[in-house]
Amino acid sequence: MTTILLCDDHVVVRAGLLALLGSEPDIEVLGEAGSGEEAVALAAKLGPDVVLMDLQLGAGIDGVEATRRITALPNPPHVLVLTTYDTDADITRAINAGATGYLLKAERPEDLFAAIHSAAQGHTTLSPPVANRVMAQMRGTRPTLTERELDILGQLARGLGNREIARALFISEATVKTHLGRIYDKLGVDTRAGAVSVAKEQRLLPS
Amino acid sequence: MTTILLCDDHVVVRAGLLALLGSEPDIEVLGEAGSGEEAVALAAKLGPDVVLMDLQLGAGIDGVEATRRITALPNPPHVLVLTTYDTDADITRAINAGATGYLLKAERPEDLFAAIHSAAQGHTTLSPPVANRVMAQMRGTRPTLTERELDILGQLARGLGNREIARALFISEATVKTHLGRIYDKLGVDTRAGAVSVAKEQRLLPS
DNA sequence: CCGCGCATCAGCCGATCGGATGACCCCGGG
DNA sequence: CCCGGGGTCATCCGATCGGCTGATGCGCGG
Repeated sequence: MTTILLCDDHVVVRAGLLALLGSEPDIEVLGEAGSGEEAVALAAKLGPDVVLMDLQLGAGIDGVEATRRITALPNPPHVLVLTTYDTDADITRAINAGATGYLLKAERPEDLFAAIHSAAQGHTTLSPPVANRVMAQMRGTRPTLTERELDILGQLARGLGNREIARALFISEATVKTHLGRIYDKLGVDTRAGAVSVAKEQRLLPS
Repeated sequence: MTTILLCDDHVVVRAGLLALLGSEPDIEVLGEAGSGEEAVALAAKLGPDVVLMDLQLGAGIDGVEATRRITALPNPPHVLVLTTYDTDADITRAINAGATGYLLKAERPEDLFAAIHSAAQGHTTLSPPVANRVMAQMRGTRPTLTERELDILGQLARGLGNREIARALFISEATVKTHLGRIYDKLGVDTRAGAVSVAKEQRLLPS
């Protein structure tokens, strides 16, 4: 028997997961959360084996932050990310935040069940497209940006200036420029517009 | 009684809709499709009152194209778009393709039921955020870029500077800046990076 | 014929960017 | 224990950008 906590801001998705998981005899859904904050609170209170976590959560903290907080709990559950996108940035951020697995919503139900049971035992499961991207990254095909550089890139794509990026990330403008220089270097460009373009094409950023 | 056809590439979403709609006595789900092509075929075969259509369908034709084909059928059903994003481009494309309504997945179930019944009678229903965007669009700003502006945008995405863009398109630097200003205006940004980002997301540029 | 959208061009100016250089701190591994 | 990577910060400066105002020419439709 594996106990589960659901976290997704969409009612239909939660209902879908409930319906799917309800048909599995050895899976029990302890509760559901519509926001990251709620998920953290319920994870602490209910103590499930696995948390199924969406990354896009609308208002409040996002799935990555929720994952970070949940895995920081005493005796934490395993977090299985279940989302729509296989963007590099999302994948690395989720894994760095402590996620045990990364599944796409398009996955077949049987694979979802299998992944949940694997996750309950701490085993990592990645959807095939995700696994491919991770592999490609291993082979050094594409430039590997650090966590922080991806943060900068994200703000950059919002069209923010250096000062605004600095304020958004609580660092100095000088540091932003340092990171930007390295990003340009890794992406082989020398302007912000070029960086955004390459990042979108390499799927380093959601699009 | 209103008969429905579901179209979404995500199993969990379909299951969720089935579960939700199953609890409604005067709604009957005739079938479900996991791709746009399948949805068109099933719509022709089953003749539902309403098709619930997601816009992002993974492989094959997208929801907009599926909507276009379904509304081109003889005695066509009403298409109610049910998606995650309220971006201008998606909304206008869906409506131009013949969609009767445009709902967000985050909508409350009761609103979904109401929208389905409205759609069955040909009435339009828009989620509040969508309605707001449509209104804003009515009031003047329409993001239609001219050919030339798209040319500029293309060079911009290559990371070129104004002087380089000018030389690439055989015009003066001043003209480039004029176009850029108008592009910023239309896209609602004020930097080149922001313009590239929006353009890629709105699919104004190849990605 | 006149208005209007589109494309073209000019000059000005403050704000911002990009590059270069050097520095400090923390942490984990050899 | 020292090295290196990642993150942080500072200063300087020339190049570029973005906003502004204004102007010309062209084609199309009322």
